[in-house]
Amino acid sequence: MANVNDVIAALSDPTRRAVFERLVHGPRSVVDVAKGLPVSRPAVSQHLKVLKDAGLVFDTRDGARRLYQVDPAGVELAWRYFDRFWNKALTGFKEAAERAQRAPHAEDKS
Amino acid sequence: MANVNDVIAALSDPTRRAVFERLVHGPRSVVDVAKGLPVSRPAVSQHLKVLKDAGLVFDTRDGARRLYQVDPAGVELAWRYFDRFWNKALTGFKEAAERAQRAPHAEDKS
DNA sequence: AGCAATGGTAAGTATATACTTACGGTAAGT
DNA sequence: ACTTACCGTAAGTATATACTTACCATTGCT
Repeated sequence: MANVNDVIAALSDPTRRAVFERLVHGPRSVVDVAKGLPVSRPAVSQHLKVLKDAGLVFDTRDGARRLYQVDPAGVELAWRYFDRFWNKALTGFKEAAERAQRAPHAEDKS
Repeated sequence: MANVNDVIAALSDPTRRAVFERLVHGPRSVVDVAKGLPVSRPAVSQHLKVLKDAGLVFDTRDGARRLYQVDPAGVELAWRYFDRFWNKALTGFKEAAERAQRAPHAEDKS
């Protein structure tokens, strides 16, 4: 479980990505994350569940609180995808440019 | 226009990412992309519009056909986001680990 | 035991969106 | 001019989902 599909889908929602980005600098509690966000605490809990299922965060117990933090492995998954895709896209882009120069059929963007 | 938000949101749908990935190796027409996908051609057109608005693809005219191809700049945008985030997450991760070692309060994952 | 803080979850709702069919418009070939 | 291929868009629908409030369980403190 926790493939690239889930990672990208999890980060597609702006609110959920805001939740995620609030964990960059280290572990934070749910109420702490919810403070400053325009949604309720349960909403944050639900977002954290999605992020957790996607492998982007994990949680530890700290007394009555529960601390969430970023799982670098999940981020690395997405990074790898775009890294690989970026190289492949660049190759396809250059080859297409060379083909177009040898046989200029296609017209301008429109 | 065309920020990271739009890029990630555009690639969050599995079908739309399949459309996108079919353009990696160079320009292809709409009907060509639609072939082999389990959705109709208009659906592909709509997906391509979203991808275009996100800055992930652009199109050129080739007679009656319209060739779509990947815009490497859009991919680079997402790559940069995850690259930057990955480094920040790693830093926060290590700092949290060091804090936990100095003062072991938090318990196991659960 | 009583109380306050934390947070997960259920239920319900409203909006977003991915898909379909139908239609129109343009370009190339006969 | 007619036909064919290509493709964008409008309209409608069904599903997904992000959010709310309400409720309950757990933990720590006095």
